[in-house]
Amino acid sequence: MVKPPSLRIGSKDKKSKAEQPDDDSGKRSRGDTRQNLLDAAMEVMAEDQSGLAGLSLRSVAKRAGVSPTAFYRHFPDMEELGLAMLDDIGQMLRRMLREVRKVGDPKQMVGGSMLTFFSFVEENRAKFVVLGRERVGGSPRMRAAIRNQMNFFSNELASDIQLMGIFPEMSHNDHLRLANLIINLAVGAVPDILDLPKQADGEHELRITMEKQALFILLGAVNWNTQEAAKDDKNRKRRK
Amino acid sequence: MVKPPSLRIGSKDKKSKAEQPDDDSGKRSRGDTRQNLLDAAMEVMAEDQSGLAGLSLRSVAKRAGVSPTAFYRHFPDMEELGLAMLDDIGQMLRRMLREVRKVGDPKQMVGGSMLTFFSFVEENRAKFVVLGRERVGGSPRMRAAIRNQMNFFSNELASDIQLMGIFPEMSHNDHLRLANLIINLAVGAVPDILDLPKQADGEHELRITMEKQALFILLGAVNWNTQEAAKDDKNRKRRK
DNA sequence: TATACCTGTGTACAATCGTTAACAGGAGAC
DNA sequence: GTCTCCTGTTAACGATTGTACACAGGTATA
Repeated sequence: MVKPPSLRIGSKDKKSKAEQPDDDSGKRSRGDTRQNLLDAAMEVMAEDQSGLAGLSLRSVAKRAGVSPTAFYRHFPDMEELGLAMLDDIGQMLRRMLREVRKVGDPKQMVGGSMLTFFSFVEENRAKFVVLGRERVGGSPRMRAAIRNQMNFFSNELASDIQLMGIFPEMSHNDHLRLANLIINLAVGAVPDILDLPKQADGEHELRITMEKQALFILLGAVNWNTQEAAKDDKNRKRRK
Repeated sequence: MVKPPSLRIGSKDKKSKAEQPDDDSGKRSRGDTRQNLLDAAMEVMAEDQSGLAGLSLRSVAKRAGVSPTAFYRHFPDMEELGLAMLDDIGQMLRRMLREVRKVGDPKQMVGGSMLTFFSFVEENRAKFVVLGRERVGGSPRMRAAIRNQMNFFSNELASDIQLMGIFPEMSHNDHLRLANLIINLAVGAVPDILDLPKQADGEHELRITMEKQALFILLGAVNWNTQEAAKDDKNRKRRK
């Protein structure tokens, strides 16, 4: 019988890749296939359950509608393609950050940010799969790169919160920890969002839970100085 | 040159597996090799960056010191082995839970639980790699099984907290959400713990951060009813 | 003892893998 | 025009993959 071991690649070559007629129009191929390879890699990773390491060069090339050897014209390695994927993902994340920042009103901040976050995850599920998967167990360079992205994110969020002056008596480090905690809440929810049962109202429940959990955190931040300053100091002293 | 594509399997066959000369010494193998296969799979997964899907049957067999075809005597499939691995992991988690529960004193609860959690992650890093990796992007059955484990954990923790009666006016659902948030804090930290720079004091910093983040959450829970009940209701109404 | 079963082995095959080599055509520089 | 990159192709290699098949030895049951 000999089952084709796992990959199940074929059936949609160069499908929706060849549009975008304007843009810079530099050299002949304008990095067309390079981007195609990146997209193909993300698609294959998202629908197979492989992860970057289990990703076959040939399957990516085939999905991109290109011969296997053409791969080497653009990347020396699969890992290098992975790092390039992370750049793509980073752009997406910064776009998301920009979107979230538009929500100026503190009243709707929690709910608003949550909404854009949900839609970003659902619109970029392949990228989030890659992100979540390589964060644990990927190659060391990959993990470091992802950690960088997340730190960048935490810093931005911490600065935002601090500039808003909602928790004026909280130290910068504690602002960082608060931001990190919120980010954690978000990335922790990613697997749940990705697996959301289609068209059931699981999304509604999940969103309520996340909003409430955000409130837990923010409520803790509000009461941080008034009750926790002392305990915080005590902890610090006891520990050092 | 033809580099051996990625796996780098060889060089340590039946290394530390064939000891344990006493024990019961029952039948010929008594499920010995089954467990060997499980352990081998976890080792290979942890040190390669492959994930279950990229895990080769032959490499696992070789690592277990057994012929490739012997694999089929114990598992029909790689996925089935993955699910069996999850059982192992589940046992480990329940052991951890039991350990955490021993910390009866609420004062030291946060720090104490954190300590046992850290040591469990460091002593079972292979299992946590598997867990973190398959939670996103693994096969659907795998993901579902992991979600089950985590739900079980959340429920136990929620019951514990509720029985302690620290937040008497909080609903059961909110207890669940609180527990889930705490679990999230823990699993979110796993990648950081796994990548901790050896013998630098990164662990110290990380632990302080986690303790403070736990305090954020608990402090929010303490002030839940007094300030958030109204806002909670408002949210509920607005949303429905 | 004989019979079945369980669990391991070795061999073999087709598929797929990464990678090398030689080649083709189009773009821009001279 | 020619020359030279750049980017793609096809053909081929050796290695490794999952899996099927036949077989061997130990254990338990009759």
